[in-house]
Amino acid sequence: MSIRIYNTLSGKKEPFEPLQPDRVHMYVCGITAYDLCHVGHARSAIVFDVIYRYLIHRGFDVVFVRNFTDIDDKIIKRAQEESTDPLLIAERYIEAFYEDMDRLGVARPTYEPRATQFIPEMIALAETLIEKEYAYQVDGNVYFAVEKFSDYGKLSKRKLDDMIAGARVAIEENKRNPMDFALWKASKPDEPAWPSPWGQGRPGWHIECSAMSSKYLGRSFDIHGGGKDLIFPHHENEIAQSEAAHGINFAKYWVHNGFVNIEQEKMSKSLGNFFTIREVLERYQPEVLRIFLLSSHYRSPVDFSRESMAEAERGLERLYQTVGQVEERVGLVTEKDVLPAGEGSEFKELRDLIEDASGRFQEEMDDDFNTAAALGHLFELSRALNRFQDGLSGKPEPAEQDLLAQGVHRLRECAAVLGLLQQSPKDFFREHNRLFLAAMDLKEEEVEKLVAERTQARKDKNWARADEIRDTLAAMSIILEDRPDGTRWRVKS
RNA sequence: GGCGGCAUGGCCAAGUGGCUAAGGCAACGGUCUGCAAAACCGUUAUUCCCCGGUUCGAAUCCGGGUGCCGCCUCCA
Repeated sequence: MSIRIYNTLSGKKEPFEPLQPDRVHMYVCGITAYDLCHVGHARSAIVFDVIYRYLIHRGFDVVFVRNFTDIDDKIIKRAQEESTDPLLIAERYIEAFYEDMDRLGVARPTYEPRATQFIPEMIALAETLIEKEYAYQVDGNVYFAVEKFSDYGKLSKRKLDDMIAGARVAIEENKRNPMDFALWKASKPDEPAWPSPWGQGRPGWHIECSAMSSKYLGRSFDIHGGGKDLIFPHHENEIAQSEAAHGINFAKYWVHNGFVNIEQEKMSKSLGNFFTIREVLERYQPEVLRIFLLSSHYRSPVDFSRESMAEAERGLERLYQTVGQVEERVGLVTEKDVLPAGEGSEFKELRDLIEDASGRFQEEMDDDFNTAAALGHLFELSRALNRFQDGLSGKPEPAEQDLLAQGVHRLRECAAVLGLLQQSPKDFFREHNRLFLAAMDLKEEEVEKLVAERTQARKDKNWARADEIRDTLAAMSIILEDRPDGTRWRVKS
């Protein structure tokens, strides 16, 4: 069984065959650093983080490049508003991006180049395109002539004529064709500028990705990704520039993630209906956002809401609950990889399930990174582990302990590819409680005090008082669990 | 206007020609419990937006319709 990937270019799932066996070169468009990132950015980052992790998990040697756009109109605008330097604005938001990504557990790519570090390469690329007559210069601007590139529109599947007819943007006089796009822009007096053969100026948006990808990954590489909104014009233009300049196919597989919606509408800066990552992390743990986003297929839209996050959170709690129960019973889990032999149908049932778990997980992930289906198998394994524990009477046999330990080990191993179950259950629930108490403006000591009082009441067999306290706590969304070793409390999601 | 996508139980969500339509959340019943919670067991879609067609057989393919969304302007 091999990996299959949906390729935007062909509109189909295709078997994944990298250009070099065992090695994957992938490029994902990163952010324009002019503001804080929102959940939409988080989705893209997490989706490609999972793809990256999974390819490594499958044994590929992966070179992963994700860029920062650190010079562009929006950054300049922001700098002017704050009377500061555009590069400082970019620096600030790149820092913020790193903070957010680290909290979300998004692994660092192999290389994270910035556009301004590749000005000479971009100028060289523009020069090549002019030489090959794919581009022309007007008053210090360089434009790519889309008509010269016969494949223009092959990614977004549109025809040049249709686009011109439907164009909603004012036509720039300098351009020969309204769809032509800038490779190099002459700079205005107060803007950042670099010297070039066409005078002082700065690069256009699209050319940075062409320049940087070829630098790190070669002129032809395996996977190019980004949000669906980048298909046109950004990725279409990258293809045009790169293939026109180099004369060979640019990226082999084009992978695009769907949007995060708010009430069925795309979350975006311009609509103003966005939540920043840090806003969300004030209320929810990073893994909650991850499991929420990974519960749908990466290409489908996903609706972000309080309810859907709470639902995802309860699912994650369920998994942590299982891990916690097992670890309490059998201690910290071993990493032995041999499943124990044992008697009984229940033992065999669980053993088989554990044995198959990784394979099933892999089958789903191989099928265009179907994280939702893969998660389904993790829940099945979780339930099987709970069921097995329920069936135990008294102290488990060594083989049974070992089986449980192996089960949790396997569960966590798969979950790690999704960046889930990375905490100890204790820490997870502690943080969960902390966040919710903070949101409800409650103090942990108050809760502890009531719980202690109830424990005393229970000792005295004063059930009426005990239940009264439990009701009081329930009204504060605090749920109690009386266990052999004492009462625990947690906040209801 | 052009192009693309989506429609599956109360909600979320896998499934793209054929075993009993995954899984999660919610609800209800049971086991457990002082009572609960957690956990487990069971129940909740003879049916996949509607109408036709292809096929021995379709949620899955084709045609038409309805509804929603996205891109075509910066956007993950």
